[in-house]
Amino acid sequence: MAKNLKLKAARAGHDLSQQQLAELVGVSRQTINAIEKGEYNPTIKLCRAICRALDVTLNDLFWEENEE
Amino acid sequence: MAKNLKLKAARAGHDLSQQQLAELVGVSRQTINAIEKGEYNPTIKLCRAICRALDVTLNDLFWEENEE
DNA sequence: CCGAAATGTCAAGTATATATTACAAAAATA
DNA sequence: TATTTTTGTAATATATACTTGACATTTCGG
Repeated sequence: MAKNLKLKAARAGHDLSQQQLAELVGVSRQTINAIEKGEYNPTIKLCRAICRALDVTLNDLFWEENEE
Repeated sequence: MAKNLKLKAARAGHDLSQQQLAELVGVSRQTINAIEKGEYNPTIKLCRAICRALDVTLNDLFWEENEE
């Protein structure tokens, strides 16, 4: 999987550390880290929680127009 | 989790059975069934594959503007 | 009505998302 | 520079997404 730089950027835009975002959405810091690094494949529920915390939608952070 | 009626509708709109959609996205029929029934929480990767197969985006099928 | 296709559902197994603990390295800040 | 905060990463453990196989029920075309 590819790095999620959009997530990283949106988080930075809200001035949140991985730790703080993790607390907001109720997962561990390592989980946020792994998602940003593209090391895994979160569930839709977690994606939604992240998007709500950052005031964006799924398409903003998790959709690529052209991907295989 | 709530039933995913938008998915059911989009699938119907493409005249695909659960089985056919499952084959298109590479999962079992039971998995598609469970997602439509709201019995679990698919991964973002599977959500993307489903959206591509049905020519819609994540927001179309997996985003709710106002949710808990 | 009859048969086939589609859907719902259950049980047992496998793969993987996520947690926890811990430590090192990098980046920010005093 | 010294100190703190943030990030990267690894190992072990647990919860759950997903599979396979099987059967019952519903839906739909002949």
